[in-house]
Formats: sequence, C-alpha cells, structure tokens
Amino acid sequence: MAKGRVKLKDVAAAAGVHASTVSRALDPKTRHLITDSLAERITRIASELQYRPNSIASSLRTQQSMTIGVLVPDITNMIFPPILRGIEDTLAQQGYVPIIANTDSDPVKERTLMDIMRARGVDGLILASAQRQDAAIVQAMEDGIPVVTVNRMIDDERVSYVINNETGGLALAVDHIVELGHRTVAHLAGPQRLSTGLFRYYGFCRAAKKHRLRKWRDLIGFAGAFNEESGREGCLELLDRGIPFTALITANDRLAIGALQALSIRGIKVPEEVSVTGYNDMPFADMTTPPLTTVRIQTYEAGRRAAEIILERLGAERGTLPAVHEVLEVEMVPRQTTGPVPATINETIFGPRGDTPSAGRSADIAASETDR
Amino acid sequence: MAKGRVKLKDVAAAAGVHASTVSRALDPKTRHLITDSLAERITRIASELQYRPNSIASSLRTQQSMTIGVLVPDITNMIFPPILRGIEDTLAQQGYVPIIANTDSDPVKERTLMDIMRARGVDGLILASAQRQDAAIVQAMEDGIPVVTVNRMIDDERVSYVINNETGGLALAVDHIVELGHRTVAHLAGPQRLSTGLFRYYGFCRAAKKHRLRKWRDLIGFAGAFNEESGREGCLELLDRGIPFTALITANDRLAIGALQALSIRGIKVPEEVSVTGYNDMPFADMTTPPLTTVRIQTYEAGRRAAEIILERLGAERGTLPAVHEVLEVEMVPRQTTGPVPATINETIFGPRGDTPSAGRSADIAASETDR
DNA sequence: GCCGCTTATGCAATCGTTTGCATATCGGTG
DNA sequence: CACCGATATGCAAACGATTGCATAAGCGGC
Repeated sequence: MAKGRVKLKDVAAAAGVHASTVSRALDPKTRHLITDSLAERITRIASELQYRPNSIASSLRTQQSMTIGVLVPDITNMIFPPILRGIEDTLAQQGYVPIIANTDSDPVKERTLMDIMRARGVDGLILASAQRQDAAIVQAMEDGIPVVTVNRMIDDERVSYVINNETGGLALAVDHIVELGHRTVAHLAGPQRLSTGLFRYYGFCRAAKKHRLRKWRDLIGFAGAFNEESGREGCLELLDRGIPFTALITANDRLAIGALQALSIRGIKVPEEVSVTGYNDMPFADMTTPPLTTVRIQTYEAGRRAAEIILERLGAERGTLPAVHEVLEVEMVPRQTTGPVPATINETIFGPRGDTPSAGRSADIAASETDR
Repeated sequence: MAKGRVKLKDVAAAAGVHASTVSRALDPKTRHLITDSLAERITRIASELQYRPNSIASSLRTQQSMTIGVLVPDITNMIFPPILRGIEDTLAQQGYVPIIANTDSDPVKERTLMDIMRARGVDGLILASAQRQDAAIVQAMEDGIPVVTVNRMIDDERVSYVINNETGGLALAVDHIVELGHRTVAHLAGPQRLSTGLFRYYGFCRAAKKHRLRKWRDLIGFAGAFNEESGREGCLELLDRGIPFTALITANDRLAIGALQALSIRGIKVPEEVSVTGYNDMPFADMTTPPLTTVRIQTYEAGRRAAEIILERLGAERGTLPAVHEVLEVEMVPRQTTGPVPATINETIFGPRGDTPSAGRSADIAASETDR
C-alpha cells in the first residue's frame, strides 16, 4: 500500500478548511451543502494534489466495501469469462468491483472462499458455482447478505438466479434432430447435482415423450462431470449398450467433444452414421471437426443481469425484496455434426468392444426391454 | 456488508479480557505474548462465536490491504485465464487476493483502472496488459508500488517481468519448418507495440538469416492486433504480394486461425500447398482443422512466478530489491498444419484477386526485389 | 436594530483492529 | 520480606473518511 498518500486532511489544510468540508465538497451527494465557489476550489485543489480517497477508510466508516464476491468453478472453463465480463462491466457502472475466485467445484473450497469474501466485507455475492444442494449459499442468504446465482440455480427458491432456458433449449435440440428424421436418439446427460444437468435431462425426457421417440428411456447416460473425458466415456458406454441410435444429444459442448472423440475412435462417421448436438455454444464450438451443432446460451447477458440484480438488492433493506428468478432465452445453432437420418443403420457399430471391457450387462438388460 | 457481525470486543467480553488480548491471541505472530491456556480459551470462544476478523479495519490499521491488482487485456482471451489461475493460487497461499480487471487494450482504461486499484489500496500490481511504452506502469513503479508484468514486458528495464522465450520460440517454429524442407517462408508478425509481437518478429528475422531463407524480407506482414480478423487480412495481403511461399509463420494462434480461414477462402490446401504455424498453444489450438502446429508457452507457470515475485517485493523495503527478469522456456508442438514442402509450387495461388482490391502495389515492388 | 430563520462550516465521535507503552502479577533471590 | 526482572495483560491512540449535531454567519422583516 502506498506510503505518504495525500489524504483528506492535506487537502483541507491546503484549502484552509476542515476535512469534513472537503469530504462533503467531493461527494456529489453532499456537494449541495457547500457553497459552489468553495466546492469548486476544493475540487481543484484536490485534483492538483492528486488526492485519491482511501476507500478502505471509507469502507470502514460506511460499512460498504463496494466489492462483490464472485465464485466460479474454474475460470479456464471458457463459458465463464464472458459471464465475468458481463458482471464486471455492469458493476463498474456503479463503482463496484468484483472479487473473483475459483472453487474447482469443491464444496469445501467454496465454503472457505465464501468465508474469506465475507471477512473481506463483500457487499454481495454472485455465484456461478452453485450446486443444487448448497448449504453455504442458503447460510449466506439467511445471514442477510445479498446473493444471486448465475447460470445455475439451487433448489431453494428463496435465492435469486439468472439462468438460461435449459429445458426449452434441450427441446430445441431434439426438435432439430427429429426434423432431420431421427427416431431413436440417445441423451448423454450432465451431472444431476447441477441444475443445468438436471433441467437439460428433464428437457430431453419431455421432448422425447412429445415426439414419441423410440427406446429413449434406455438411451440415457449420465456423465459425472461436464468435461471431454466424461463425454468420451459416456458415449462409449451408450454405444456398448447395443441399442442402435442415430443421434446423440449431449448436455454440454465439452461432453459433445468427448463424444465426437469416442465416435471417431470407434470409426463411426458424424453426421453420416450418428448426429451429435452439444449445448452452450462455447467459444470455439465452431472449430471442432465437423463444426458442432449446439444450443447457444446467453453468457455475457446472464452476468450483466446477475450484477444488476445484486445492485438492486444492495440499496434495499435486508430481505425486503422478493427473490428474482430470471430465465434467458436460448437459440438453436445448427452446424455440421447433425444431418439427415441414415437410410440404413449399421448395427455392427453398437455393442461392447473387446478392448473396452465396460458396462455390457446393463446393455443386455436394456436391449431386452421394449420401446416405450 | 453484514450487519451485526461479532467483533473483537464481543469475543473479549465473552472471554472477560481486553480486545487487544484477543487480537494478540488470534494472531500467530503475537500469540506467544499470551499465556497458552488463555490463548487457547480465547481461540475456542472466538470460533464458538464464529468470529471473523474484519479485514477492512485491519487493513486500515496496518496499511496493508492484502490485495494485488491484476490487469489483463481481456479475460475472454483464453491465454489469460490460466495465467490468472497461477496468480490466484499462488497469492492465496499467503492470504492475498487478486483484484482482476480488463483493460480491453485501451491505455486510458488501463490508467483509470490502475487509479481505482491504487485508491483501493492494492499492495502490488501484476500486469498482463502492458504495452512496451507504458507511462502508467513507470509511474506506478516510481511511486513505489511493487509492479511486475507477466507474459509481456515494457521497454523500461527497471520493472520486473516474467515472459516466455519469444525469440527462441519463433526460432523453434522456423527450425521445424526448415526441417520440412521449406525455403521461402512468410511471417505474419504481431503488433510491434507489444513485446510479444516485437520479439517474435526478431526471432523470425534472426532465424531467417541463420537459415538463409529466400526473399524473407519481402514476406513479412504486420498484424494490427492478435485476433482472427487481423490474421485473415494479414494473410490475404501476404498472398496478394505475388511472391510465392510455402510456409507461413504467424506470431500467434489466433492470427494462425485467421490465416487458415484466408487460405481456405482462396482454396489453398494446408499443409499440402502452404504450411502454417501458430504461437501460444492456446486451449483448443488442437481443435482447428487441421490441428494447429504451434509453440507452447507457459501460462499458469508465468502467473505463478509473477505472483511469487510480487510477494517477495511486498516484504522488502521500497525499491530495495533489483528488478527480476525471468524468461520461461517454450516448446514446439508439431501438429497437422505443417508438412513437407510441396514438390512444385502452384504459382497461380499468389497475387491479388479481383475481389480483394488491396495492397497490390507493394507486392509489385516487393516482387521485383531480389533475394537477400 | 433586533429577532429568528436559513445556510454554510466546524467539531468530534465513530467504524474495528493493531500496537507502543504502562501497569499488574508472579517467581525467585539475597 | 523487600526487591528485581520477566512476563502477561490492559489502555489508549492511531489508521482516514464520514456524518449527526453544534455553531457561526448571513439575511430579511418589522
């Protein structure tokens, strides 16, 4: 921290007035209390002396740190940076600053970070890292600190959120696939402990029912995490079930990329033999081979709205405003991983391989069940 | 900011001692001044009451905010998030927290943000946004606040930096290309106001001389920014010069992606007709079509070192430590955009197109010059 | 010319911790 | 038993800005 900084007193001395007068002259909200000419003179002297208010002292007195804690699972996961930009740009308009930290999806780390942020006196919390069951978040809310989750939501509807229309988006993907003529389509779902994973799964089930897809109940796999590795494994496991399908709807672009890799390993052509869709339209989703068909969510906008909501709550008296639940619309982005249903299905590509000794049993059972 | 938080006084009252005693008992550095049994009791009571020290009050008193300002051009540019993680993880070990902001490569915004950070009392500054001529940085340094630049450096050698071996890395790329038999290779350089752009350009020149490449002086183009658009335009302009080349070394992966697009527009096959290299090995560089040959820089590690360097300087007396200049080693990552030099060069792909009425003049001049 | 009212400025307390200094307590020693 | 030194705790003053209240100055009206 800088050493001999010029402070209010110094400006006051230079202007021949009391520090409190300077304070008032410099604050737009209290400037009217001071004679115009004096206020101007003080302003001039302050800028001549390069006075910069010490915001720590100010925070201590006013009990406002003008900071907002922001938690993301991992900033290197590319869907989060645009959300953060939305937050930062919006907060900046009101003089607030985000304090960003990564939880690595670890609830313990999340709780610790929330403690650190609260010790640092953040005025509010924006959480992109929320799991559906998140005691720390509920705790924070009950302690009276403004909280809003973004991109995800928690099961407790008392906390505000800004999310995307997950079920609707997944339905868009299924509609798109059905329009291409597909009837047996698989779903690689995301982690069900996250609202995104859960709602996209709901969306699939609902759309599958609506379109009366074939064997869809037996063609759902669950990924443990939203990453390429889980995508590969999940896709392989689906293939090993031995139930032929012509399209695979994944819950996330990274899962889709993993699936693309798995399909490539098995020598299955996309989209000729199997169509694939992702979700999010993350940066570079158009750079895959072939370019990924996906559903575009709103990231910057989600961050922007989350910041706005927090800002609204800061002024308001503790708990006086009802929770805000905002759902942003999404958009289908057809690219090259989806195509018309193949005329004939190459059955030999489905079923367990010798070199991947995995879940063959469930495939047998599932295969014996009828379409429903 | 939380309302009725329990403070030192509350703990003191509960323990029947003075606040200062509690303060000492809770601080590991002063704990020895307190009787063990009492210190233990205080610690217990403090945690029972869920006491969390108010770090704002602490900062005011100690004149240390335990925060480090971090400026990046744009967090959505994917090479920065890993740098930030390196910084955050390292700072956290010492109880420091980064305050991150985006400059959008705008010097005015950078200066403003530095002012804001300094008003917030950051103890040091890590800058990933530095331009070679950066008055604000020099200013900050002269004001005695610890500064280190990361990924880039400024021309004033008094400020510490952690960068990658740019000239060496570019030489690696040229060596790789030469090994594949190429003799006429172009370079799409980055902005020369950034140390990365400049040093990679130097690296190209040096390596080109060493290998006695053909016409290399006439095959250098300069991009105005490190992005895909500049890559496209720069590549097109190079093509329009009418000097056939078989390889293009770009100063950055995003420029390379733009170049790939330009080449594709012109119907030029990569790597059969022209080989391309990028620089950085940013996330998803392996997802381009074809996967991009590039030079891998160290990002997380650069962030980590930058944070370490700042931390060292915080303890030390103002300006007592000499500047640290650290250069990290880079690594060649051959992928599919580079291949053996074509047996015969298809001259028709070089020279201005009717549909792109750009820099044809310089091409004529350049074409008339001899190899040197 | 005095009263009362408005407006402009000063005073001093406060936010919660830290820390130099003063004081109390304890054990040991001559 | 008085005294000394060491050790443990308390006291109070910071850190720099904000803000309710007190006071001073200015002004109009009668």
